[in-house]
Amino acid sequence: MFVINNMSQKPIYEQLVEQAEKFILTGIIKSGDSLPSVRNLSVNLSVNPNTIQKAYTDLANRGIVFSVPGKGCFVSAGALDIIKSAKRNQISVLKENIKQLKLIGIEKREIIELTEKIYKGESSDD
Amino acid sequence: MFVINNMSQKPIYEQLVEQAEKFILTGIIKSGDSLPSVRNLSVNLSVNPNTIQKAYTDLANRGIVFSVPGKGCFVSAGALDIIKSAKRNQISVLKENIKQLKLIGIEKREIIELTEKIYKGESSDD
Amino acid sequence: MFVINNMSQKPIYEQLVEQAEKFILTGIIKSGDSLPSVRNLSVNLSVNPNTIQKAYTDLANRGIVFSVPGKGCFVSAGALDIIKSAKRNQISVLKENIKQLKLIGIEKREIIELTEKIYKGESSDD
Amino acid sequence: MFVINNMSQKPIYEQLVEQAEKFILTGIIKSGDSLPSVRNLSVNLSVNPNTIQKAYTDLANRGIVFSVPGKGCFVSAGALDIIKSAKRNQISVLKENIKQLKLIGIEKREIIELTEKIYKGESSDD
DNA sequence: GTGGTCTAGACCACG
DNA sequence: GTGGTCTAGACCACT
Repeated sequence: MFVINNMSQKPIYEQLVEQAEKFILTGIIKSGDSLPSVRNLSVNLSVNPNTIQKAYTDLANRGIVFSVPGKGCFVSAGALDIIKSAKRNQISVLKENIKQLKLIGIEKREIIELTEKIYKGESSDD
Repeated sequence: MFVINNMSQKPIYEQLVEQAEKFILTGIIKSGDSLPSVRNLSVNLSVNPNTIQKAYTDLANRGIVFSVPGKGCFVSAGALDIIKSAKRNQISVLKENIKQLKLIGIEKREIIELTEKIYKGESSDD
Repeated sequence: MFVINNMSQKPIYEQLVEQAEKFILTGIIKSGDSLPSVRNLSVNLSVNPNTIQKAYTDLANRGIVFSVPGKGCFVSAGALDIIKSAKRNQISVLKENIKQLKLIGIEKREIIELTEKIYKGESSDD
Repeated sequence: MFVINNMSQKPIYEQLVEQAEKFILTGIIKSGDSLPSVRNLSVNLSVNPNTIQKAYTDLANRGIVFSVPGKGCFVSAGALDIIKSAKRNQISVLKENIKQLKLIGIEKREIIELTEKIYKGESSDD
């Protein structure tokens, strides 16, 4: 389920957090479902347990998961909403992004076409 | 001219590089123009000279400026083109961005409207 | 492994870069191998960590190595090719060099003999 | 006669020294001839007089020219020999150069052909 | 432990 | 005055 890219610039724990969010967002994991155990995931990904722990802690701090000692780590009820509202600020990133593209002479048309394409097609996973 | 934001997550030297690029992109600084001297900028921004130096070195490594010891740091002839082609990959960033917004339920319409707005209005600086 | 010459005119970080390239070129270090840690090398050579860092950053900027924060600095897959193509321009340096030698009256024969010698013998390190 | 390249990495005074040497080596300037006056050259090249002075001092220190206060700067009798013997160490540079070319896989043949070409043809000025 | 960024202060070569 | 290199020592994020 989880995959990590050691060559990536992104810290591993961040890759894990983002993937968890994506899984929840796309419905692959639902409220109440459990996440893989730290030990288990640690072995499967050949990643230091601390790193997994950090990712889980991060998700827990934001209320997306809650961990029950001795049992595991579960997706909370409001997880989906929390993630969605957290990602709202992506819009300002998009804004900055588009501004830059305008600056280097990218046509408005190109951006709109790209948008249309993404919303139409079933965008394949990266 | 240059402004730095100490609260930003972005390293200072990176902020400087991006601003220099923006100035060149918008024509505020042109080929042949000189950038502020390392020391001068250092005191104006209350930033260590080494940090300024790093920014300038970065720009020089990419061929955007060339620095002449004892004289100063100047915008190279092909600066504009270099920056533009370097920023081309921003499109893939945009793509990823839009995918995420789609995922959290943002309407296509919203994105297109935002695009229209940016391309119409003279977007004020953030 | 690495050695620095404090009397040399060449900056230390440049000496390090060149040695790293040489090690990769001669196969002493291969793709995927890790370079010595910044701190480790720093103490071994009695050189400031920043200086080592600069050398590594330089190599990273050119795609010869990639550094993973918290893990180390590794030789990239295409390192060998990058170095080779970068050194191609050495030919024009050679050209200028030979021109000068011609000017001061060095015989063509001498240069050819030198070339033969280098290509035959396993040239010992300087 | 003298030309300087402001974009060059080489310091101006060094460019001047090298050109003077070249002029003497090729017989354009001979022993006893006078070099342009500091003031004169300074104006013609739009270069700081200090920079010209530094070049001349450098040549004088090496016995290639001698300056007569109030009269000018003249090429000494042994100038040619001094320059030639000074450039002898170019051979070790050449050696290092060829070693590197061997390392990146350049054929011996290529180097020899280049040498032949330079020694045969009247190499045009760079 | 690792790399990355920054500060403070120094020295050098160049113009 | 300019840029370039280096040292010393600090702090941060990541594993």
